[in-house]
Amino acid sequence: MLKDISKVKKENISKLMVSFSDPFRLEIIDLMMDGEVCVCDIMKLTNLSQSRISYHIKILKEAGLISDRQEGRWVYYSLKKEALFLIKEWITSLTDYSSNKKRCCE
Amino acid sequence: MLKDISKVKKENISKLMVSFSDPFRLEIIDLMMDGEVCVCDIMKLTNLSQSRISYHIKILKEAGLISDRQEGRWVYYSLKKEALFLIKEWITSLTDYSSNKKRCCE
DNA sequence: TTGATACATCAAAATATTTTGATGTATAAT
DNA sequence: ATTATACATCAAAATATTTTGATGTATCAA
Repeated sequence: MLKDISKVKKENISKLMVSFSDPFRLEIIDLMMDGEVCVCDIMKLTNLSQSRISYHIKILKEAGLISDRQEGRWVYYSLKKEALFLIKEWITSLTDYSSNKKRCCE
Repeated sequence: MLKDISKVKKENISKLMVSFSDPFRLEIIDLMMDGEVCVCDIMKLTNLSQSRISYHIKILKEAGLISDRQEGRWVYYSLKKEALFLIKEWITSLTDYSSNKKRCCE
């Protein structure tokens, strides 16, 4: 149950879910599934402006979904497995919920 | 990979993710984990106003996350297993991504 | 049939998010 | 030193979401 998950975790989940709630962020996440990407890669592969991409990257980073690695002028971003597993765990707790009760609050 | 999932599915995912992106909706979803709830249950268990709850319920319903069943004056809402599994499937595709490549777009 | 309950819906206001274009900082090449 | 590239950050504008309070509809009980 969600109740088992600590408040901290719940807030993490909430931020991670916000990450997924924007179609452009989903696109960026999609690109990261193939490996590390820099902002310039994303610019080439989508047609989002640089500052727009930076903005969305910031949201993803603050949610703890991605990590960054600088190499000269480039910054490479990639998905953080831990974050993905946290979400998976949460979704699993949802799908495993006991659905046999007819009414919750009698 | 996300690319395997059809555009229709992607749009579903996007809407489902929006469902999860609001803390009050997460609370409502949390309540539904224990079984069916009516708006009046949610009113008792949270202190959200009736119209506010109806608004969020509408979002959840339009995303396909919940189903409703009317019984007299009451409408009971509950989580749809299919939707939960769709999300789980998607998250699994994310966690299973091939992360060994160093760079995506050479 | 009158009144109460459960909920949906609406328009306006409040609030939050996203986009844009400009500017700033660091790195690196000439 | 100067210039170009990669990216972050900022403030303003554009948009979108959420909240509120009022009103509407259906069901039921007296």
